[in-house]
Amino acid sequence: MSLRIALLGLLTVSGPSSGYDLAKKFEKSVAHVWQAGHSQIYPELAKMTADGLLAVGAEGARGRKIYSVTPDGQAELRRWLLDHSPSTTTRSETALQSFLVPLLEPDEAVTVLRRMKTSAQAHLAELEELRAARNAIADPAGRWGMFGAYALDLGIRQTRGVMEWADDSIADVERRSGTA
Amino acid sequence: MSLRIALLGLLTVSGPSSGYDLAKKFEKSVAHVWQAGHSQIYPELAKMTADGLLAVGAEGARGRKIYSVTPDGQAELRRWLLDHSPSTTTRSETALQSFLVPLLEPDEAVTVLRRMKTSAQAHLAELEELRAARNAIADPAGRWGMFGAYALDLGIRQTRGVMEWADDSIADVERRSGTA
DNA sequence: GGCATCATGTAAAAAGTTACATGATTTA
DNA sequence: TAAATCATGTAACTTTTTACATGATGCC
Repeated sequence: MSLRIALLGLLTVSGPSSGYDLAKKFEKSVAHVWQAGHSQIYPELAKMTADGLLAVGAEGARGRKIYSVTPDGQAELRRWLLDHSPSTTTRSETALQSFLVPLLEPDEAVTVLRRMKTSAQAHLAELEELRAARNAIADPAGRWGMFGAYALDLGIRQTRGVMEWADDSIADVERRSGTA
Repeated sequence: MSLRIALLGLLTVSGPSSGYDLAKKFEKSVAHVWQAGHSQIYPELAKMTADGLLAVGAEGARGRKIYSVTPDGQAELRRWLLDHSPSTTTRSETALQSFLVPLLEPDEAVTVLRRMKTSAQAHLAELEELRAARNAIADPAGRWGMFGAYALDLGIRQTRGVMEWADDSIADVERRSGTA
């Protein structure tokens, strides 16, 4: 379901686009909340067309297929946003590592936690770059000017949160082991 | 891979257990970082045994199979914790909704954001209850006393972060639409 | 002509979800 | 003895990942 919804949203904001375009845009925007490669996107677009959520316009150069959202598609997207309460469940390798880290010796645990902090820092840099790129283009007062913006903000806050948590956890491990 | 690792960790801390026990413990502890039902756990335990990571002890009452971690299993877990840097990618329906929410009218967006805050609040309550239950049993100075504790702390912080973000986003939507 | 990139797909495998199925034991 | 819960599994389906496959167009 979620992949459909992400595609409907992207297509709504971008206007009629090809699968290739959507795959590119996916990478550069939705990717920090949902991931999908072209091998998942192409078949899904076909299914969505079969289900009446999308329509294929004229085939462009090089056999490009230009998809656009039908009224049924618009309704589907609206319904999901308004009626569907999203599951709060997370599935995160980082969280799993943080769960298991007490199985290691204190010095090893500290190494692992430091690595997590470093990778959070790198992730933060990416998100902030994304935000800078967004701010350079989008007009926040425009029709869909805030599309993606709240999610980016959330991502940045969460990532900063991971960094703070890592610092505090490192300090805790050191205090407990008397290595401080 | 991650399911294996979660099972290895749980089995290390619990000591020899049956699939049924592990499924129960999964629900009550690892579940907030990784989810799996018994229909995924039973076959995975069988595969892990075939791969030499687990050993089956005597079959207990009612045909219970008691699994324990082999040295190979211990090594596998250690290796994953020490050498594997986890992907930072998130896949979250909540984040996807937050991404798409600007497609709605301001008042609708506010409704959706409020619902997210409410569900974060409920989730926070669950996590805090889990922590209370943990604190009542576990000795934080014991061998694996902090098993799961850092992850719980992270989850609680992240969930509080979502609540703050929701408040700020609601305020932002209202300010932009002049509904404040 | 060769290389990059545009553009679309399929196939196979792994992971995850939901539903079905069955039998043993405890407790009320 | 009926209901709850213990205990294990399989089957069907959906979703995701990784790899394979192919042809067109533009640029050097």
